[in-house]
Amino acid sequence: METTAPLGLRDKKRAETRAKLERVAVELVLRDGLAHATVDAISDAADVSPRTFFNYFDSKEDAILGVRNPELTDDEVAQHLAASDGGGLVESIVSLLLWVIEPSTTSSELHMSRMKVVKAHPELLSRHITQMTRMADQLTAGIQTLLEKDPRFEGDSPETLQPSADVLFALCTGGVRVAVKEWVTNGSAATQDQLANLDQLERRAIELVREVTKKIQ
Amino acid sequence: METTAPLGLRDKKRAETRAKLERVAVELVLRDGLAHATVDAISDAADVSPRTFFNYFDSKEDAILGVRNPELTDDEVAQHLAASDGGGLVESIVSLLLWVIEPSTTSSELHMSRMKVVKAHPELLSRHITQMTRMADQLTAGIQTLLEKDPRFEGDSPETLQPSADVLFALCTGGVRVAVKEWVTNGSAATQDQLANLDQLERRAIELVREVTKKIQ
DNA sequence: CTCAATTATTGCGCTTGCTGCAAAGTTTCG
DNA sequence: CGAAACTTTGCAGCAAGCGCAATAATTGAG
Repeated sequence: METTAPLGLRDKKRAETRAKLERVAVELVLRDGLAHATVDAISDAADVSPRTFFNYFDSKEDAILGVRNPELTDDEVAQHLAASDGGGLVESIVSLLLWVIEPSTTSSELHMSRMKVVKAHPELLSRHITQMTRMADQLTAGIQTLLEKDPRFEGDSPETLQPSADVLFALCTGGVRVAVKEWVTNGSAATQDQLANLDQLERRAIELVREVTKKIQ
Repeated sequence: METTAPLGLRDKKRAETRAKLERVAVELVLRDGLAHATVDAISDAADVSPRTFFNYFDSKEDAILGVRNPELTDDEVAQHLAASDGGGLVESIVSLLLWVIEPSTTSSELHMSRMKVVKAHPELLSRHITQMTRMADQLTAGIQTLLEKDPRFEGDSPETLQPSADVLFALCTGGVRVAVKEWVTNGSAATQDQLANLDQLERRAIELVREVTKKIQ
C-alpha cells in the first residue's frame, strides 16, 4: 500500500525531522494559539533552525496541517480512484478527497490534536480548501479518466455527455467541506477512534451530496 | 437601490482614494506582475502612504479585487435574495454569490482589467473563494431563511426536510467557482461587454449545477 | 577505511506584508 | 472662529519567506 522504500539513514532522519516539526507545530498552536506559534518558536522547539523549517514546508500552515510539498503523483490518484471504484462516482471522489486531506501516515494522537487545532482556528480550514484546489487539476484529471471508463456515460447523446469532472469535483469538495465543518463544530462526539471518525465523515459527506442532488430540480 | 447617502466632502474624498487605490493596484499588477506590484508601489502610484493603504484594505489582494472591508449587512443579503426570488433556489443563490464577488459599483473598464488580472494570476481566485467563505455564515443564514419560506419544503416528512443551507451554499459556490474558472481559462471570448459577461457567467454557473444534480443518482 | 560527490543544515541579510501608536493635518458643525 | 471627529502619515516593530554561500552530515565507490 505504501511506497515507503525502507532506504537509508538519511531519509529516515529526514522523515523524523518532518514528523517532529509537524508534531511540535500542532502542540505549540494548541498551547499558545496560532499567532504566538511562530516559525521561530516551532523551529526552536523542534531543535532546528528556522531556515530549515522552510526546507520542509512552504508555510507555517502547511506544517500545522501536515501538508507535504511533494504533491501527489498521478499514479497515486489513479490507484486510489481505482481502489474505491465499484461504488458510485460520488463515493469514489469523496473518498479520494478525504484521503488527500488526511495524511494517513500520521499518528492518531497527532490526528486528534489537529482536529482540536482546526476547531480552535477555523481559518485553517481555508488552507485545507486551498490545498484541495492546489491539487485540483491533478484530481480532476483523475476523475476525468474515471468518467471516461464509466459505462453509464458511454453511449449518451451529445447533450447528456459526461458531467464535467470539474463540477463533480467542486460538488464533492463542497460536500466534504461541509461534512468537515459540521463535524468540527458539533462538538467532540466520538473523537476517540479516528478511524471510525474518518468513515463517519465519509458517509456524511456522501449523504450531504446526495441530499442536495435529490432535492434540487 | 443604493444607500449612497450623497454626504460630505470627506466621504467623497475617501471614496475617491479607495477607487484610486483599486484602479492603480490593478494597473500595476497588469504592468509589472503580481509580485512586483508591492503595497509600497501601489500606494506610491496612488499618492498615498503605505500606511494609509491599510486603512482602506486588509490586504493587497483585497485592493486588487476590490473587496470592501465593511462586510455585508444581513439586510442587503436578504434583500438581494428576495429580489431574485421567484426563480429556483439555485438561481437565487448563484446570483447572490456573483453579486458578492463582484462589487457592482466599479466602472466597466476597471472590471475588465480585473478579469485580465485574474486570468494572469489565477492564485487570486482563491482569494475570491476565501471571500465567499469569509461571508459564508452570513450568506448561509440568508439562504436558510429563504429555505424556510420555500413552500416546497414545508410539509415534508422528517427525513426529507430542507436540504441544509450549508450544502446548498457549497454546491452553488462550486458551480460559480467552476464557471469563473472556465471563463477565465477559455480565452477572451466576449470580454467586451462585461454586463453580458456577468449574465453569461451566471447562466453557466446555474447550468453546471443543474447538470451535475441531474447526472448523479 | 578514505575520499569525493551528494545532500542537508544553518546563518545572514534582505524584501514584503501588516499592525500599533501617537503626532500632525482635515473636515465638520455649532 | 474653535472644538470635536476623523484621516493621514511616519516610525518602529514583528513575522513570513527567500536566495546565497559556508558548513556539516550521509552516501557510495574505490
